[in-house]
Amino acid sequence: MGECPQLRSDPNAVSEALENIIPEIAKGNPETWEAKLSEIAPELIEALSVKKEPDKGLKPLEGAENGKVVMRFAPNPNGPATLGSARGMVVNSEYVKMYNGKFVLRFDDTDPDIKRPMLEAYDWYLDDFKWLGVVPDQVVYASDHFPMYYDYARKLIEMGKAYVCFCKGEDFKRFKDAKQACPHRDTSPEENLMHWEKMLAGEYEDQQAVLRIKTDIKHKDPALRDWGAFRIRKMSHPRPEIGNKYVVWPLLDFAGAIEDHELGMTHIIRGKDLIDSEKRQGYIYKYFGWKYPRTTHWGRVKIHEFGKFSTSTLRKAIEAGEYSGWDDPRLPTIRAIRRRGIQAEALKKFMIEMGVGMTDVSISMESLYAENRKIVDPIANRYFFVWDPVELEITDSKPTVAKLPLHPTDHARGFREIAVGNKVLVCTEDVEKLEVGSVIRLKDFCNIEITSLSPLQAKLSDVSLEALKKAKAKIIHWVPLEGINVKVRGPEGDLKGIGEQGIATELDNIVQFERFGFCRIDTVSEEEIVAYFAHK
RNA sequence: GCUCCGGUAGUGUAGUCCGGCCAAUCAUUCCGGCCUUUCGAGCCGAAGACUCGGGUUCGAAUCCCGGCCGGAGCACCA
Repeated sequence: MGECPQLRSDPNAVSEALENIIPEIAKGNPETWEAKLSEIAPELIEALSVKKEPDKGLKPLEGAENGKVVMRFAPNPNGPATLGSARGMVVNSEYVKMYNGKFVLRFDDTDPDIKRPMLEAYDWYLDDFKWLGVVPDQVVYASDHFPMYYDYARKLIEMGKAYVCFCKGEDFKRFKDAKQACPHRDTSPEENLMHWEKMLAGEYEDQQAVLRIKTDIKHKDPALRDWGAFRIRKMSHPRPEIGNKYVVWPLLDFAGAIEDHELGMTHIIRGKDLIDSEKRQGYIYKYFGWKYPRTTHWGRVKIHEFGKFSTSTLRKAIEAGEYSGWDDPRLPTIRAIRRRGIQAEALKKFMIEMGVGMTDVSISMESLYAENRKIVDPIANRYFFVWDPVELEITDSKPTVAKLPLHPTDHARGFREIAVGNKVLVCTEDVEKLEVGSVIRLKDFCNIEITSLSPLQAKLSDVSLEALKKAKAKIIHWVPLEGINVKVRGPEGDLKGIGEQGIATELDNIVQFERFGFCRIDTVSEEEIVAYFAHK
């Protein structure tokens, strides 16, 4: 009936007809149904094989016109981008790409105190965007725009829409909660202007005065009543070009409101923690007669493996020496997962798959790993890495060169050649359950039969590989005695072992240590290779 | 306390605006099986969900009301 509106004129008759026909149809089977269908309505046969293909990727942006979309990502660079930031980075930039619009990276860096920007972090954001393959059309620093903010503030004061408030924080809260105007609310614009000039001139102390936007002090939502727009903080800004220039700092809702308008934002997508900003900033937009961008919000993201984290708690832990830095593989920063070899494309898919729902999500890194594995499996060369190594002597073998494929299915990639004497190293856990007489396979090398457990010795076995496989014998990996020290750093901590020499040629590449997992080769030196673990 | 928002398989999503193409999509996870000289990949199969209660309607995941649960805001943080 959805397709044939004319049937709706008499729905009772339709359902009655269905009641009668269904038992009859149920007597048949799929084959007779199909035969019958091709008899009475062959054109519908095709429809049977058409699978419902849901829309992949991001849903269309409401009101978006090709070429006219302007969006931004506006972080405070008080630390590096985290997995949480990645959502904003990916979703916003993808939409801009979708509509051939303009993408702005704006640093909302106007708090020198509680969320003080970190000088290095500005570049880290740029770098992470580069990695994502995103080139912002414009990079903006809110801290460059104090004069503009001051201008608009002055206008609002002149319009009687803003006032300098000298209440102590808790006093103002009391007034506000009681829906009462504080004693400063009705000060004349002239007087406010004077106080404002004094604020700017540094004549008031920290916390002594604040500029408020006049909204509706009786509004039923307390979040909207006369919110603060500027405060005094006699501190320097970490950016040298700003330094000690200013003592009056704009708050987020004010700076953001001005910026979004000045930059011509058409759409804003951000976390729902900022959902009230729209209503607060709406007053400014109304006073100036501006049009507010269309907004979309998403819920909180929690990642199973990392639990709750915030930039400030991470910073403390790093400063306390619990982590090696912001790219420690145990951390949920973009820098860390990059270092582990997670591909930008995998992160993008992961974020896009998550969508922009308002519901809070609790997602597992497994999905990210699954995406990454799909990308990395075909391109990663294979190597052997033996952890917890133990020596195994093959008493009757002669020195030889083993030839192993770099990739299990793509042999065109070539081979690795390993010179082996009559001793190899294997993982202790692989030989623990063996007994004398056990026959196993050294992968891509030879079959052996254990002849002694201590010392661990074996002899070449004449059992064929086929027979061995049939018997489901163990196939283990190994390295020659002449291996390189390898340290794998991962979310679960460090693991040391020996790897084959060829790994040294894979600096910066993602490889698979067989039977272990995918790793990115991070550093190579004479004495040690450091690999970062991505996932199994 | 006041205000706002949300609730589809273990997880994440599609569908909700505009009620019938929904016996509800896709992915991941898990479980079987096949294949493979890796514990990787691939292939086949299976399992698994509309928060609850009312109402409107011929018909509700979809609309309305209420409950329950969860989240956010009420900062001189972003």
